[in-house]
Amino acid sequence: MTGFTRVRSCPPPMDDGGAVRAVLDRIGDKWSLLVVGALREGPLRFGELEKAVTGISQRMLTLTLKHLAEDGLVSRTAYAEVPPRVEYELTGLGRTLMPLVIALAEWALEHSDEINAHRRR
Amino acid sequence: MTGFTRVRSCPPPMDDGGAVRAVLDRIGDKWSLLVVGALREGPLRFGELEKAVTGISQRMLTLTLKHLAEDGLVSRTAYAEVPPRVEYELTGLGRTLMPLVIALAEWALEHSDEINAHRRR
DNA sequence: CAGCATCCGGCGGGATACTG
DNA sequence: CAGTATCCCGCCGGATGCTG
Repeated sequence: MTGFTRVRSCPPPMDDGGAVRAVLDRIGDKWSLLVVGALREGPLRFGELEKAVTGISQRMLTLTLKHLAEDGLVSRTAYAEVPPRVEYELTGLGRTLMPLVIALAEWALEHSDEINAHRRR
Repeated sequence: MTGFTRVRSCPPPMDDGGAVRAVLDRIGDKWSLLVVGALREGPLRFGELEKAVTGISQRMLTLTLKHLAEDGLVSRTAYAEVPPRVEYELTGLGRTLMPLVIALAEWALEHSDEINAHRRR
């Protein structure tokens, strides 16, 4: 028998610790990163977000914003006016995520052609 | 009345172009990034991946690998042996994604406490 | 060992209508 | 304008069993 059992790499390759999993379950959904990306230049109102994030439904925008607010990534500010006005803005924590969103967007743009070419076959 | 209508930012905040959307639909699913992360140190066999990516079902591992292979992010190599052996490895394209996966994992580890604290309320 | 086939429950998420 | 409520379909994805 060979003397080694598992030499190739460290047994727990990443472990993920659950932390990565937990975060991916959050921001890895269909809309969260798009909404965060839409808020990169400053606060937006509900209706503006609806237009900024193409294709999102009202329901999903509401839920996504609620989740992001619960996680402390965005803040919600309601102004007592008529008609009512509500603005959403990235928190400090949310802003730390921006470089990753930017990087992901750039990667997507840079390699989407290559991916599509592969998928064609 | 105020003279301005929409000064705040450029009308198409991100546009996403669909490219970002397309990529997120791909690698933004529940398992893809975990599988890619598991392959960061070299090729792994099917069974090794199953253990490396905690919680993934056989079905989902199969499907995820198929998708990643279709997109050209991982390569599949079957050795004509008995018992059969199949190894999965990141392609060049797949490796360009690694820095982002690493960054995401680090962000998750670094801020998971803060997020959980927020969610508690 | 690697992996497809099948069944099926849960929920992600769209459409629509209604409220403050 | 900024949501909430409800209905409902699709498919994600887990469990189990079978093949090369």
